[in-house]
Amino acid sequence: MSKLTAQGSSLISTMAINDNKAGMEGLNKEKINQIIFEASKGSKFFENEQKKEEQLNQKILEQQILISSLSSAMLFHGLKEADELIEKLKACQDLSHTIVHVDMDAFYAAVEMRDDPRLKDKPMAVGGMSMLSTSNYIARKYGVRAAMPGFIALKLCPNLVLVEPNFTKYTAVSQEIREIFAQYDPNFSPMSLDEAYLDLTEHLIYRRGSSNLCRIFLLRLKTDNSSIVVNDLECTCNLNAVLRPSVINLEELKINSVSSENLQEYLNSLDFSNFNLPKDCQVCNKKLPPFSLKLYDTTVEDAVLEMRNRIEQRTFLTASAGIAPNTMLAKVCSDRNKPNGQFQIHPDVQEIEEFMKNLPIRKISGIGKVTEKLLGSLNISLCSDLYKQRALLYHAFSSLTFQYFMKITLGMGSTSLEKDEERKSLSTERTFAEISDPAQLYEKCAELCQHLAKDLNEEQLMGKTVSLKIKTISFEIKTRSHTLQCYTNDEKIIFNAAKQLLKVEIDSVKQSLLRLRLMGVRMSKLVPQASNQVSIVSLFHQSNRLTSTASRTNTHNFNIQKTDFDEKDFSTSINILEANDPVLESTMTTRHSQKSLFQKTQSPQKKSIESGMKNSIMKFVSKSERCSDKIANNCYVESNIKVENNNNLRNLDCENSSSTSLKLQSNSKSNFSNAAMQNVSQATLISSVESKQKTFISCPVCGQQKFDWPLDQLNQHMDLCLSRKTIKTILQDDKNSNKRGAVQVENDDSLPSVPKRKKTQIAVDSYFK
DNA sequence: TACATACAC
DNA sequence: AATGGTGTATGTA
Repeated sequence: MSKLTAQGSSLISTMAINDNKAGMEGLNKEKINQIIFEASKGSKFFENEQKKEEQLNQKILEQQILISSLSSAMLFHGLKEADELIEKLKACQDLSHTIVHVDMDAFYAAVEMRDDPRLKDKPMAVGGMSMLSTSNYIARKYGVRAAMPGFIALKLCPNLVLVEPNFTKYTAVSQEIREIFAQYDPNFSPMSLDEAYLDLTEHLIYRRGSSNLCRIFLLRLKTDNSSIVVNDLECTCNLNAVLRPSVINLEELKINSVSSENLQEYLNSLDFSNFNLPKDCQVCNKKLPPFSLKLYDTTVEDAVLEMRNRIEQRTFLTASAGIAPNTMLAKVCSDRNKPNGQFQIHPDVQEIEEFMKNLPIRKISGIGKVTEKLLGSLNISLCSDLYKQRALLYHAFSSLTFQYFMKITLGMGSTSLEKDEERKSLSTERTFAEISDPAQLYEKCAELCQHLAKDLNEEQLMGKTVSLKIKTISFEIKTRSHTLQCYTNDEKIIFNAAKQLLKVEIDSVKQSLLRLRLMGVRMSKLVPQASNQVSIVSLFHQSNRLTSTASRTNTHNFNIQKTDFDEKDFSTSINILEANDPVLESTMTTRHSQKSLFQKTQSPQKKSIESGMKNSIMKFVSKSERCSDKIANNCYVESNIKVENNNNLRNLDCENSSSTSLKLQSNSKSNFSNAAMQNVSQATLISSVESKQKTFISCPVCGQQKFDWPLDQLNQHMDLCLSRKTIKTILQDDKNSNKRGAVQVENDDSLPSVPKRKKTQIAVDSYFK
């Protein structure tokens, strides 16, 4: 392995090919690594990789030192802690879910091969000279794989055909497979265009009670065993959409008279030329292809096989799937029989344990090349080794990472598919031929900011923290960030911040040039632009002791003064606000009931507003909590100063150019939420100060007061306060009930369920009616 | 809050 | 000649 060159450089372990990916088994790794090495050595990229490798080796060394310093007592302690954790984890192991991970085989490459049969028997990859997205299985035999630059791939495989990516096409195919996913789990969780997690638990219950007819699907007859051969004259529409309904409705089918055991045999014996079926597709008018009928069982295996077959019938592409009690295992399983296969781990502790025993840690999602090497230095390469070395791991890693490792050895993972949370950041970055001229660097920065602002506007988002990312021509990456005083998605404000961050970097390399190969800008701390004023008003309205001076200080040009609202008539104030919100306005006119109003206010953005508000509130509260009894007054003064300062900073941040202040005015809504938070914070603080003796925090949402509230309790309480149920209750009960304490936990099951996260719009056809 | 690192796709 | 872009999580200071 330690092949040395004349230059004294050697292969970099983290750069070497790994046989981790499917289709990479049994190839000449030695030779491949040598070619990669020869093609890379001496480049700036390679030098940077070497530097990173050295850093990693240093880290390993430090880790070794730490470990050798552990006394046996400490090791024993680590063992004890590990075993206790393991017991706890085992106690809450949940094997009741059936999670499936579906992954299209060599997706982009497969799409290109499908659409250009000339590629079918050739090694090919999707991407360009600098980077490949994916390769087909023929190319993988040569070591050509995703994330490899095209020019190196060509050295490995001179006959490699490179195909430019066509994302529009991949997105369209993705839409098709997602329609199928949705029929098995409407809440499926897509991870990318080509893969998704599904929770089949519910589906399987329905499935067991379903009639055989629901589980019969059409398969095109294959001449070839590997892939569907498409005849130019034949219809390539979704057979199970255009023809299946007619077939299933056939009088002659009479499957009820056939026993389940003999049904498949019976289906095979049917001759559809005798039946009254259309000869041509109603959609494309082409001839319908010959087909067979396949009956799928009620088991998971058959459910997943059915799904995969339907994907293939629809897209002419194959998928692989993994079935297991949690996402971590399902993901590993989907890789096991790739391509075009599936694998199941049954919900059985023994079986899971057996499976994990010989599983390389690198197969686990979340363990990459660095962690693999780090663990390798502790003689850990299999998942069972994580258990063997648990005493060491306890000391060598953070508590979170340690827990993660212990979960892995036990074969545990997430048993529910996370809800699509609001995005946390949005960014754009570009690699380019070296730029070192400051004017050109600023120009590039401006371009990126324009791009980012456009994206933010399209997503109806505003953010507070602007980050600049730069990569020098020697591949060193730096990020610099600045948090603004107000949320924005204004191009000029973003550029002003990014520009200053860039200036510092340009200035920091005195007497020489900042030579870059990449620049990027990112916006984080995001809030929805169509600010949900119901929630914000509820904050003002309900927050007690909100002084009118405090309200007016920061609202700028917002057209409604919060103090104008009649405290008693909460629903009225909401309506007024809504009528002033262009987004909500349109729904106001068509609104017939409280329900529709409610649904509107529960837009997907709602959640993040809540969490955004809560974060801001909590941040403040935690700050005020830190003020002890004695310095409560000082705290108040400091807070005033801080607000003043913020105003100054805001000017600095936002008034970068002559046109900006004007822009800001038209954008005043954006300031509102921020100003709102400050006011609320101030109000909360005032009440806190007025109480003099203790940190007296009143919930800014419901106004309920608590003495010395522990933060997590307040946090929890605010979750409830900000929840839709509560808001609905306020809407309904506002007039007759004035007691603040009424806003509490409720379990009104009659309420409509929370709309699920916004998923790709999918027409779910009536499967299992 | 700022920054770096690791990771997935 | 040539090694991506987007987003999340986590550790550290």
